[in-house]
Amino acid sequence: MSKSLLELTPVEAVACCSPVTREPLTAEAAERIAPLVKAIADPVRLRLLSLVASHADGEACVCDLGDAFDLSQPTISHHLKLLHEAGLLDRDKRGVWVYYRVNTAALGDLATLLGGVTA
Amino acid sequence: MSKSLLELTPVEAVACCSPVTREPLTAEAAERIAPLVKAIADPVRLRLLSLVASHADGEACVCDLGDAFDLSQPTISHHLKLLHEAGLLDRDKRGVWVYYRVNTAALGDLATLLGGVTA
DNA sequence: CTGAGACATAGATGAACTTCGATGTATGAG
DNA sequence: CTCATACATCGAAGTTCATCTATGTCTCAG
Repeated sequence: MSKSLLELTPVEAVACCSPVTREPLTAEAAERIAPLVKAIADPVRLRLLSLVASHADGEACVCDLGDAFDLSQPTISHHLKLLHEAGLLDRDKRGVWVYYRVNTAALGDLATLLGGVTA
Repeated sequence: MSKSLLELTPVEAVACCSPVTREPLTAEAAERIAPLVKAIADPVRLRLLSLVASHADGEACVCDLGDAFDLSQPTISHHLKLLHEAGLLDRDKRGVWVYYRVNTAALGDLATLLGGVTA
């Protein structure tokens, strides 16, 4: 979190904003938030996120994830990259393996933003 | 809510499922949920949702919404249709005007699903 | 009935996205 | 050093998506 305000990640940008239902989103805010939502707007990425989150120790290596899908390894790698770039998954390379972990704060921010009702 | 289990709307399907972070989503669940997320994975639709939600009386007619965007009327109509089909906006035609209202339960379900952390 | 206004639908176009096979990179074993 | 393994990157192919213009439908006023 050593970034200036001008280089906020999507996740950080979301965290600062009011829930969608309270006041109109500015065009700029919507442009920052949409990519984050888009990152989870895919069945494969939803399952990847879910698999990582519910995995033992809260992390999973790519080798564990690929088996659940009928997709090629590069495709899984691609989806993991998108989730990582959105700030929803953290990467940790240990030896030959790469472990992914859910950024729970990011998911929470997103949920809060959408659920102005329940917040 | 007079539908059988086999003709659930996306919104109803979401409402029945566990948060993403608790247990792995099945492929089928992910396929049902993703379209709902995709419906709000666009800056224009995020703003539309936000505009309707924060409008006086909780509803807004199309004529109120179009002015906020630099887009053609059919494009706005298209986005409203997607949000309506996803179950996030309710329609009500009164005379010549069509009023949209946010389905807060649907938004809440979505937020709950994503925010397994905060739920 | 006729015309105008509000909104939806239809078809077309260009951009973005998902997926793949092929290839590249890095780590560790022998 | 050499090779196998784990994962990422790189185009390419097919599909989906956002947007537009043109047109259709519905409602009300006159």
